[in-house]
Amino acid sequence: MTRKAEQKQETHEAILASAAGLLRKQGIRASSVQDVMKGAGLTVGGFYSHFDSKEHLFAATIRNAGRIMRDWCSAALGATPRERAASVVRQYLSRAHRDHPEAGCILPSTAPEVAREGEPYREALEEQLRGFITSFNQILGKGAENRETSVALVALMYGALSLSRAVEGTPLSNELLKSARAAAEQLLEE
Amino acid sequence: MTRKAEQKQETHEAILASAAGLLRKQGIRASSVQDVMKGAGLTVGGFYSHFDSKEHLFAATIRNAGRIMRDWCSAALGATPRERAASVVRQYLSRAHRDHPEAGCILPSTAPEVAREGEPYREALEEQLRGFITSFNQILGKGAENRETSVALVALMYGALSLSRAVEGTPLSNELLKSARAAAEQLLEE
DNA sequence: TGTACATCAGTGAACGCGCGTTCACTGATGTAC
DNA sequence: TGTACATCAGTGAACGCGCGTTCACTGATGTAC
Repeated sequence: MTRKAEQKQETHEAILASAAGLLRKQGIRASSVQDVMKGAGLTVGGFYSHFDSKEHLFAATIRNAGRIMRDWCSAALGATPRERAASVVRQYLSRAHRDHPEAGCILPSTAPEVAREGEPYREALEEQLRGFITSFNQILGKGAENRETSVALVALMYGALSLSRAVEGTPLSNELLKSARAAAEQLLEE
Repeated sequence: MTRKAEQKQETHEAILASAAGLLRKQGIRASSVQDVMKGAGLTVGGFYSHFDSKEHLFAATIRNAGRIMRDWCSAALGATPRERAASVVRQYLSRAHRDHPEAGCILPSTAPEVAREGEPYREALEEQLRGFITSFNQILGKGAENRETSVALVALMYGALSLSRAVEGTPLSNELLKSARAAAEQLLEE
């Protein structure tokens, strides 16, 4: 690969990285192509030699986004499966995750828009959600009962974090995280 | 009140009703003033003699939106508190609710945008979320333990429904509802 | 009751703005001889 | 190795479009005498 081509690929990845941060912070619609390019240290015009459209960019960004949750799951510490699962839950439902969306799960920023806009992103998002559930479930071990618990816990984590962000700054925000952590532990008990 | 003033108030309520439906289906940003007015059988120009701005309209719409969830809670049927709570959960996590956002809870469409845009709507949404939690908690009866369960169940319901809508059309969509219903019953057991 | 004027809810066209996208251009990098 | 040309990643200005908002206007409703 020539140096020119290498630099282009670096730029390509810088655009994806910028889009990944903006997506998590603001969602798709509120993230303009201009902002994405500015975040990569570039101007708008060059965008279309990297991606066919904004839609293609964010579909690719969603497809790349699962790594964070998979890493959280595979790096979970604890003596038993239940403890490792509980530690993932605690990390997901932490104030740090609530306060730094740009470094966290894409679901909170992306799921609502995909629920409306539908087709262009649905498949990509479903794959990420599936992957997250599977990663989490691998900690608990196979079995229909465990699978059900994993699905519900992902929904609970996502729900509590999203609501917690919506009412950030009020006492309810911390209460949501705390109550969801307690409920998760209850679900993991038996 | 003169007939003219009566008609104006009817129009005012028609605008709010149109906004309420659009808000639940599309959220704030994607609901244009033009669409809201069209939904009320009017043209754009008249809007500003009813509301100061789009922001004022949707703040008012959110403040009106809690009634649906309060009605669901107070109309819940069942022999015991747990059964009544379980019936609210089943209704919230039903396919009917998933498939008809315009007649359901505002949280799924509104919470994500409020998490980002912040101030203008946060207070109004927090009030609705608080009200929903309180209504649900009144079914279970007072007590710190119950309160914690109520908060977690609201987060779980919201989370599962939102994700279910995001992957609508895939098997995962129904699985989310079903697994969350099972987990909710487990949380209500003891 | 009838008439002449005032009010004002709603219309429709216009505005400035930010958006996604296009395109002629530039200058550094790469290639051919 | 040196020179002349080709390529192409990135620039910056422009486009058409939908948005929130404004405003002169209209005609039905309300008021005064």
